[in-house]
Amino acid sequence: MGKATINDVARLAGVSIKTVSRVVNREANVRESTRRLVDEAVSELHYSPNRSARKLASRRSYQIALLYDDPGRYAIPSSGYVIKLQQGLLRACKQEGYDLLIHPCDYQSESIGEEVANLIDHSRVDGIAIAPPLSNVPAIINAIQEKGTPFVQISPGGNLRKHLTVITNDREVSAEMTCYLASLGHERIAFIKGNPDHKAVTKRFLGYQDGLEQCGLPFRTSLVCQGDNSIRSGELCAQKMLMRKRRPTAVFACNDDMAAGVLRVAQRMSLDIPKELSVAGYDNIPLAQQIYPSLTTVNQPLSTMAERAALLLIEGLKSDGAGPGPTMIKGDIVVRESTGQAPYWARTR
Amino acid sequence: MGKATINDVARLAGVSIKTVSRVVNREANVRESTRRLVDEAVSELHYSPNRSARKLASRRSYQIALLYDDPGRYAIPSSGYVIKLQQGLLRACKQEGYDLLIHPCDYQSESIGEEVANLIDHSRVDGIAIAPPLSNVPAIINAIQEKGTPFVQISPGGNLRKHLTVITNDREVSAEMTCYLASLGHERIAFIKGNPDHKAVTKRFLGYQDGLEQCGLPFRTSLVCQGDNSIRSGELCAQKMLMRKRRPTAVFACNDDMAAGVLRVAQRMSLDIPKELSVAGYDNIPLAQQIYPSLTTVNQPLSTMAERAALLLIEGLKSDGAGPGPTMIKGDIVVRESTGQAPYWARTR
DNA sequence: TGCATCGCTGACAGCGTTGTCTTTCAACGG
DNA sequence: CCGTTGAAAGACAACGCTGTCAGCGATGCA
Repeated sequence: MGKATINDVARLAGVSIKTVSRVVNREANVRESTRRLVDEAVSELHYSPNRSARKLASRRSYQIALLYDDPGRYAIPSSGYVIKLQQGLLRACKQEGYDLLIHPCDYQSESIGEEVANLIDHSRVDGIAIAPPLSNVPAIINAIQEKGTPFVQISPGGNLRKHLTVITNDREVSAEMTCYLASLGHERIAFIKGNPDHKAVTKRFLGYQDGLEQCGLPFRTSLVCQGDNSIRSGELCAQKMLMRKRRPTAVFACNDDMAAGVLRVAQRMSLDIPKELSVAGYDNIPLAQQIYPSLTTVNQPLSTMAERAALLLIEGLKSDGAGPGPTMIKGDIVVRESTGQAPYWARTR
Repeated sequence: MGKATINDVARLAGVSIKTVSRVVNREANVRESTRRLVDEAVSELHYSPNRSARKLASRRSYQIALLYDDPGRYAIPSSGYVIKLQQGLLRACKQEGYDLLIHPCDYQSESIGEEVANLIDHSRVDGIAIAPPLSNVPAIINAIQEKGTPFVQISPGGNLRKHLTVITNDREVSAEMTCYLASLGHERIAFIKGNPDHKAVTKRFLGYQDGLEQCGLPFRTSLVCQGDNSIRSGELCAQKMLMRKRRPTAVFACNDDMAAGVLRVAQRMSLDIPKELSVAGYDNIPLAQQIYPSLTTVNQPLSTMAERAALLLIEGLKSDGAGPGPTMIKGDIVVRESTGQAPYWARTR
């Protein structure tokens, strides 16, 4: 039961173990008839190669690691994020016959470089996928490069050097969302910026500005507020902005947690959403449809990105080539209950 | 560079590789002086045994699998659950030098037994930790037992045979929560039952009954509603129960999602929480403190349970003994904003 | 016709450990 | 002083696979 070895298969098929190995690994130069013979023996014996032996012989681990910021450190984890990440990677790993080692770590830790180096030494992973906000941490990138381990960055905000990279069109979609709000008649559209450490998030601000310009609305610094990605900071920004005499009629927060914060404040102020205030977020975390009213937001194709990242990584492992440039996976707007027509009294055109 | 092998260590220490192996594996019958010699060589070379070679030679995989219900299948994943689970297991694995393979799967799938069997054959894990609601699925348990793979059940609801098991005191804590509500003056305390498939959850209903009895309140079937663990079902139950002329003044839902559903309905009905209605949940998922008002609930020590489960499993792997009986990890009540004194008009004593 | 080439296959030596068996050696009782 | 014992250490063969290279017949080209 599952203990069949390559020898058993070879014996049954009447070929050498090397030929079995070739068939199993889909190598070239095997006659079609031989291949079939071996395939039959394989399925008859329910043969599946022993990973450890394969690893030992090939000096590869057939494992990739996923490095992500440990959501457990937060009181309020946006854990849907991690799940999606894992799902995407698992899909790719399953397809390619790799194992996934999950490795949560603290992105603010002093010793993170060392930690990563240990991971590489100890687990001997073939490659590493790095999820934001870790994909921007120099200590990590340096540690990995020093070890010479291949890696892929998921949605790194900054300079995309020549590494394997998977990105989204955050800037474009942010512009789109801004225009969508404008198209509902909103003229005073506020924006809540995110944690500057999370580079991916800074692009969204640029997109917001693009959007205003595209729709012919003026950019006003008074409508921009600096948050830090937390619900709490969303609340603080909302308090500041909604207290004003001429308050915005729409708020675009650059993540869903902060948008949820805005919603809470609005509810406490008894503002009707979306009649008196429209709120949009970004990321489409589970919370976005759990809260009331459900949140208009941008769906991050995170799971797809993660899957693609793993595939790129594994592909690169095989071919050892330079790999393609950044791969783009597109996000899209999800309209829910929290956005609607701007109130008539706030419209000038 | 982490590429030092046992041979290098042996050469440096001036002993045979077998002796190095003995020291590294903490086997008996090694002279203290020799041990020190080897230990020095090990740390000088930064030696860490090659997992694959070890696995191959010892015919063990030093891997355990975590089987859990894939939250990605749901539109609204309670993903904090999975994260906590993983954290606990990772902690244990790290400590014991094991790898963790995560394996989400669909607990309603027809072929789940087969899937598990494949996992075992393919990955050759040493042991399996099964998280609810999977820990009750007979097809899974049978498949694993057939393969003879050791396993541990996390919080299985049903009959605890002689397997390794980690449980909580759900029933006791549910009684406690019920009494807590009673102590606030509530006399009509409703209960929303969960998905009958999730056995762990059925105990909570028993606890609710215990609690009523302990506090001298009558049990009324009219105050019990059958949900299915989803937010939606919480909403449906709430609608049913809050429409009545003599509505309950407190609702105890046996998970947080359903409690969140109750909250939503109450908000739409403009009921003041907690002044007019108290709501309590169970599990302390992240959502519980994200929503407004934040939810009084029961903290499931899930992460601790998972950690303990892994330790039991690995311990059992070594000693190959029968293992201890069910291990109990206790939960506790977390009081937040959603519960308060019963309204005076609803009190008879 | 001769010789290089190509497609396909097998023999065999590792990969870095652990298990088993054997050897060594000091301690001890008779 | 010898034989017995048991602790300590080593030799060596697995474990199940892949990499390398050699072999073989068929084909292409001069």
